[in-house]
Amino acid sequence: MDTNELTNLLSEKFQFASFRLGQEEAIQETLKGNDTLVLLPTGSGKSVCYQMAGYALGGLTVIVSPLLSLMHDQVEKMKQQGEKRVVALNSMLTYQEKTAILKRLSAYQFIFISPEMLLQENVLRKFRQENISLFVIDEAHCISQWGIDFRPEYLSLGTVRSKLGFPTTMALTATATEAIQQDIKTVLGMKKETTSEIVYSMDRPEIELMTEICQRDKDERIINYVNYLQKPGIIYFSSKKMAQSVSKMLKDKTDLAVEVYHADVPSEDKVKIQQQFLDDELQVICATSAFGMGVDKQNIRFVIHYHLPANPESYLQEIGRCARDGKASLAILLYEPGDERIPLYLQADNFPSKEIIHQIYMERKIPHALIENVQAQVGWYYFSNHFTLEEAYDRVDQYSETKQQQLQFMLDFIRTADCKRKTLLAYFDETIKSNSNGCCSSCNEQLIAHFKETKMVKSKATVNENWQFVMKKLLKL
DNA sequence: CGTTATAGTGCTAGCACTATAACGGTGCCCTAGT
Repeated sequence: MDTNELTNLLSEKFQFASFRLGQEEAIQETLKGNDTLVLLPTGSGKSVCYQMAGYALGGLTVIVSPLLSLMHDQVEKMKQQGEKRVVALNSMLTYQEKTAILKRLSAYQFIFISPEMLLQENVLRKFRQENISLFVIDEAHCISQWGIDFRPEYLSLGTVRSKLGFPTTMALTATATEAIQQDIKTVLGMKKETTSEIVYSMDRPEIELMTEICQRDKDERIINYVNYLQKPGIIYFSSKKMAQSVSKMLKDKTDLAVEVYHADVPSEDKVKIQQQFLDDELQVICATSAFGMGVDKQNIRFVIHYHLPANPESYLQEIGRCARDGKASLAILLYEPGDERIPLYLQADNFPSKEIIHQIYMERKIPHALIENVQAQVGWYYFSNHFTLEEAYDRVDQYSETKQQQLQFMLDFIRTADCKRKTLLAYFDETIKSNSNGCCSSCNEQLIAHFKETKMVKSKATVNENWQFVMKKLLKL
């Protein structure tokens, strides 16, 4: 299909006049029958890539998606665009609905599915009977990020692909280092000769980066920031408890509409809160990493990290949720010495010790006492995939070393006087020129001055007093 | 690992101190099949 035909199809299906960076290239590679690994920055229209490729190819497109809510949103969006032959196949359906869909897979052009569902034997059998034109892995970094210790089914997608007869595959993500790209290709069994990589800069120049070292004054700073900055915004936490308590504090001490979002929030509330946020009824969300994947909101103006993210990938994903409309937005990372404890702990928590691995290899099964243990599952994965004991040990060492380096990178990133953007992108093997204005808190010490809320925000007297003091300090007045 | 919450100790019988325990993230899927 030539550029004209594709562009016509784009305007017919999406009412867009032209492609954005990288999209057409990704589609063309797919049409040639190549597998593609598509790396485009957050918010750059990755779903257009696979949907357009699906339309251009015709036949059945299967999209592996990590979250029920994400599938739901994509299906709704496609239905709004007039697509009738689209469905999400997951546990939200009744048994009857599920079997009805499985009986008539070919009635659909786009099927969204979780890796867990796709791996079920009766489900996979049905798909094997179909001719799959395009196999899509959305948010493909999940393979690397979640695969081993959280959602192991992600690691079996390569097996699935081979059982499906190696359909043309498109894997998309916004954040992947060279190593993670390799990991994705290896897990999916994408061969060098037939795989194209569409890699564009992961930079989001409209997001200005700021880091701050705090001394027991985060709450005060947060209050001042949320009052001062243009909204809406997201505040990320590494603990549910802190998300909860800061949310409460903000409700008490500001006049803003604030809600909390984490894994323990009942799912009806999650849906409601996310919708309210999308509809601009909430100004601030206090969230853990549970919030955000697939949240495609144009006007998010800031992302504050109350705690430090465990790795640059998560950081880039999370800050990438702002500024989708292309307008200047601010990412603030607050750090207090000692904050690295939480990621350190969490990292240690779900990876097996050598003792556990040894025990599994000796007993050739998961010891009964460890049957519920995540760490033991990881050990079992090594054993059942025929890793030698030494290889399993190596993996564990490698894993913990990587985690260590990622955390160390974040600490260096916070402290460096060098350009933050340059530093962050260097981690993703990118070289950029720093931009002295509106780039980061190293390049411009008065960064925050651009972001003042233009409307007067009513705030309580105590807040104002503190705020003037902190602002003077920040702006070195 | 280090902070915070709770329980326990001891003379100041209600408060100050110390010892111990708990906490710290992400989500699919599961009833019924040829």
